[in-house]
Amino acid sequence: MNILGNSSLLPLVDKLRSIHPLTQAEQLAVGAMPRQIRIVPADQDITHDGDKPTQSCIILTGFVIRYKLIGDSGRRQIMAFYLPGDMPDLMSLHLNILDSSLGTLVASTVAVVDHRVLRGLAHDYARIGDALWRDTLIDAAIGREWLVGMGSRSAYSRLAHLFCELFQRMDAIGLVDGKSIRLPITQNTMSDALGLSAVHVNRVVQELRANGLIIWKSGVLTVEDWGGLQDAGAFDPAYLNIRRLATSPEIIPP
Amino acid sequence: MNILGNSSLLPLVDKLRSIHPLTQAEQLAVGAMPRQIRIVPADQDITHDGDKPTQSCIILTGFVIRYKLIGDSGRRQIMAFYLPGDMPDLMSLHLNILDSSLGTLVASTVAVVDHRVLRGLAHDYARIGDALWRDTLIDAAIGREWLVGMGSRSAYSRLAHLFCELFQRMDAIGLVDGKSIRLPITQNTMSDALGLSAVHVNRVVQELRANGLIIWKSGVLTVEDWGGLQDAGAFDPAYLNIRRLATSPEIIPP
DNA sequence: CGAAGGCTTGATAGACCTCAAACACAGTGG
DNA sequence: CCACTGTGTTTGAGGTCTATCAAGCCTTCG
Repeated sequence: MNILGNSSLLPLVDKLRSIHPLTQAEQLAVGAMPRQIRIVPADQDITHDGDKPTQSCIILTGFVIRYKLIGDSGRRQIMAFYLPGDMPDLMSLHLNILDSSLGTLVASTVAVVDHRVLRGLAHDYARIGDALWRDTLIDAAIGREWLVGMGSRSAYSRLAHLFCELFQRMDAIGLVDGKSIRLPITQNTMSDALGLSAVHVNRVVQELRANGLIIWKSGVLTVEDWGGLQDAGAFDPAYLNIRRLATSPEIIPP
Repeated sequence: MNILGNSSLLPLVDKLRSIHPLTQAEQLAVGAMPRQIRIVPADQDITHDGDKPTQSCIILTGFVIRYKLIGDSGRRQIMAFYLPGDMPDLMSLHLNILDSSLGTLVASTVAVVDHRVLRGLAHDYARIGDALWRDTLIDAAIGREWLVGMGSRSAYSRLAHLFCELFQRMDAIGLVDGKSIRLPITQNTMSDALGLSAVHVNRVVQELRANGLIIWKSGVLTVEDWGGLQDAGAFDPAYLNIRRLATSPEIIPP
């Protein structure tokens, strides 16, 4: 894992291709964006609630959350997980002030790109602009799905659903190993994302295990029964809007 | 209220101006978009979960919800309320398949615009494209705020927060009358939005009333104690990203 | 005036929380 | 190599918030 490899924007290119077709030239243009590389230790903020950023970041490696601290209680609500290739604060391009913070769960490398660069790219290549817009819309769609879960699903179902989502998104970027993914998340973190207590998350995890759906140990999640997990979470991946990637060159309408 | 008045896109122009500066020419271009006008009765769908629309709609008058039916239970989860000037399915411009349905709460008039028209407008006037993108991002920000509420706020607080949000948004489009807004919503509908039972919503409403914060009767919400309501809901309007509208012509940087 | 839908109230049940303590495991230092 | 510490997981007991069920009331409207 050399420095050049670490600074490549390939994860972003792949991500964008997984949601919107791009020509060779457009892929090159995305990959050639001027950027700075930051290596962020675990459990550290990348941007803060209330910031007015002039740049956006791209996760290259690691695991990042969007969250908000809740008043005095010390609790935090996690609103999204971000994986390599994601642009978690792309919204800041048009939303001057951030309404939430971004923080790492594990040591992560991120590329930082000026808004001017992104705007220029979107201007020069309309389809890249469309892909970026679409990316923010998918982020929103995932948020809506979480909202539905919070409002109407049981703890058991919500947890199953979240496992399904993370598994599918990891799969889309090639990070599934057999039936397993690396999931460097504590049950405490999970409880912050699901609006549950850590104790209750623990009990529900044990239930999922007892039902033979998953194994989750030392940072690795293994899905033993995908169908069962999907049923438990009433999971329908349509909302992720993932395209199947063509292995051969794509035909893109003009 | 004549037919011409009903078909004017002024609510949209005002809405876009309230979130992004537009020149006179741009405002005219928005207002001149070719569209069809639909009058939709109460409690009827405008678009359905799973549709692949080729047009987007603009609420001109009325009250619209985004919702999703939950499996078999017959329950529905409401994910957003939309008011005059809002474009609730603007996201379909880049999200080919809808993940939720739009339905009216009262008889509403909507303007329907082809995606080609919107794309053309965004292409010809970059700032209009920005305004539209920004609109979808604010929609997402509101969703995130709901998510935080669902995950971390009590029923009492959530209801207070929702009242605050609706009041502020009505205010932004000039629909506040003194301390009151028209709120043609049943407690049952409220429960679908907050992920609560109708019975519990009723009890919480009574609590808000007893505390002298609101009066809510026959479709009219009166805020008796704005500060108290804001405190009860831990409401901070920043996430709505509303600009104060200049009354005099605006200076817009090029 | 009757019907229908919405609102209100009471009683009971369940999901989930809080507090508290014990256990498991990895990393650290002696 | 082992005690030690800190973090994460697990278990138990009791409590709270909210759901569900069921019935009565009130308002609106034809």
